[in-house]
Amino acid sequence: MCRGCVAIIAEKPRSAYKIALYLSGGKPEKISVDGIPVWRFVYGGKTYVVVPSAGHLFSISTRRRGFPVFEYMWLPRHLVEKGKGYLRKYYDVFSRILPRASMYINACDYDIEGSVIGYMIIKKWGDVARMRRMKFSALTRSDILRSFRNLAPADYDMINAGLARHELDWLWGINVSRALTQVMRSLFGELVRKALSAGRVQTPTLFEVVNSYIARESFVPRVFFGVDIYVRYGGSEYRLESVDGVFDLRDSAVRHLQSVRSDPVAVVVDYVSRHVHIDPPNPPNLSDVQHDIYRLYGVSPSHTLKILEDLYLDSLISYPRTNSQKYPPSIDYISILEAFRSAGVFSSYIDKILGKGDLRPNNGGGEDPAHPAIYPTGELPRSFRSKLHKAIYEYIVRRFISTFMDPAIVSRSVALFDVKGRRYRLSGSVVVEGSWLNVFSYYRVDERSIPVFVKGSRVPISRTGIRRVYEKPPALYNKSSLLKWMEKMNIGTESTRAEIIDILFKRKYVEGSKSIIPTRLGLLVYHVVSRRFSEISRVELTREFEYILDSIRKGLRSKDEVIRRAVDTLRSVLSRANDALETDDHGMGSSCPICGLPVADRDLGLCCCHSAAYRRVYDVFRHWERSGYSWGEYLDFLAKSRYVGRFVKDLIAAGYVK
DNA sequence: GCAAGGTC
Repeated sequence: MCRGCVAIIAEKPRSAYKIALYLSGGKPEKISVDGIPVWRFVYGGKTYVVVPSAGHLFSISTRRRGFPVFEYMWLPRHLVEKGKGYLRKYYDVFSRILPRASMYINACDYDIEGSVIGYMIIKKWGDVARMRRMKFSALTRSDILRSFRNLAPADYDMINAGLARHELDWLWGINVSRALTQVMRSLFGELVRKALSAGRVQTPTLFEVVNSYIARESFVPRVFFGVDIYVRYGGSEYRLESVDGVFDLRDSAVRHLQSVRSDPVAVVVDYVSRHVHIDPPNPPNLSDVQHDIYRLYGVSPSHTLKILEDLYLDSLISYPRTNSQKYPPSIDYISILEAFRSAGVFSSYIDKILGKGDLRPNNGGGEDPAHPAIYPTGELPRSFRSKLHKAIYEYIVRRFISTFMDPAIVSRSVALFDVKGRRYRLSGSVVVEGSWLNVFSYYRVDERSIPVFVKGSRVPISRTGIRRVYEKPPALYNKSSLLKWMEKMNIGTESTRAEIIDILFKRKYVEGSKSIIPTRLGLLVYHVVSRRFSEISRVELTREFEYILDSIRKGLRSKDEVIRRAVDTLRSVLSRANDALETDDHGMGSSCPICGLPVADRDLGLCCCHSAAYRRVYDVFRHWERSGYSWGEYLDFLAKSRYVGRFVKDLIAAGYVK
């Protein structure tokens, strides 16, 4: 079909089309092979064929069972991974076209994964000696043309960095998972029916969940004292907010209160009212959408991604797995806005946008080398697969339109008072010009108007009071905040984070529909990994990987040497686990008398959860004592406050704290 | 069956 042609390998069908479109000057010939769209065109007298993959077509696999396992090979994914049967067609198409080609251009995304995807395909059916690389940072006409006219030689440093990423993750993940499963079976046989797992990304994430759970459930709040001040003005009463914060000691709060009551007047020291501009939202990346949809509808990040994928495949929105918060002019946002206007969607707002001199989105800081921020294509939906599809699509349309709108204008007023040497504040906000707030209606300004106070005037205090203020317990994670933590730590990628959180649920390491709580199995895995395989529990393992891969990419280290060192480290970690299995001594010691988990604090004879709670109870009492509370009053509070963690309540019930 | 990373 294409003897002697030049084969261009694309990472996915959509980019294959764009590459063919731009290189052909707008008229590539579509030749479908087995239902997979392949594109042909002539350029400078030569025939080119653009063939799409669908991500990785090969993955690492082994025939060996047990651990340690250091022998592996790359095999077609449709043969070795469940649910990947659809990749066979892509595999077959390459097998028919590539052997006849005269040259091979890897035009996958320009990153280490893209280099691996193209390289493995060319290695299988082509000739790597005739392999070239297209280096583009965006799928735009100018970038595609430039990279095509300046074809780079084979990028072996990049390829080797990518191969090393796969191999390191596989070696660590498979070996520690297998070892962990065996150790857990030997310790807690009946609890471990299915295979367990551990990995560079999932295990530090599990540890973060467990650590935050321990912090929450061993929590005891410190107590502070707030003095409430209400003023009466123009027939209404207003509660002032303390600028100087709360009192550490009850005595100081009482003294302040007494002096206020002796002369109940608040003196206005300042009054400012000004217009504040609030910028519209930026173009959203994947996690912006995931967090907002979680906040608005309680939908999990992975479910949101599935729906975005549906909308993408239905041509309603752009590629969703992106980190970019920018709309480049190349996406032709004017035509998209015009499409919505003629369909009568927010027409009057779009009229105003298009009438502006400079039409600019409020771009954010997020960058992505391969894709722009998520936008609606301008194609109009006839129907939706579900109500949620509709809601998420509408969210993207509203966000898209609003990012081109003028800032909203809010009048913000703040009155500052002096009350016996302490500062108090009263503030209000009123929307003056709604602008984008009318379109992106998911965001609201808390409106409240306050009177105008004249500087120097004395306002009568109508009511006062003293109030205990308890320190807030640390929050447990939900799927959205855990995703945020992964982003902050920079572990996982845009497309895998939500999925990896789901793996923790699938393994039954964690549970909960809103807050994520570790299960007993999750806590036991936490203990065993801390004791035996702590290397893989640290976020820093990713940092080390990044550093190593970067030095491979720069040609400073060889892939083989890196893999050899990883194997050496693993060999010693795994042999210790193996020795323990043989002697049946895992060094777990005795069990916590309260919950049965392994003892973490030998002095107290308690697990990590209950020993943390025990120490916190006595530490925090010293704080309460300074405000004159007795041990009895403190215990009373511990028993009934909902701020107090359950590990503390366990200790009271078991008589450890009395 | 175990990872993490691409994408339908």
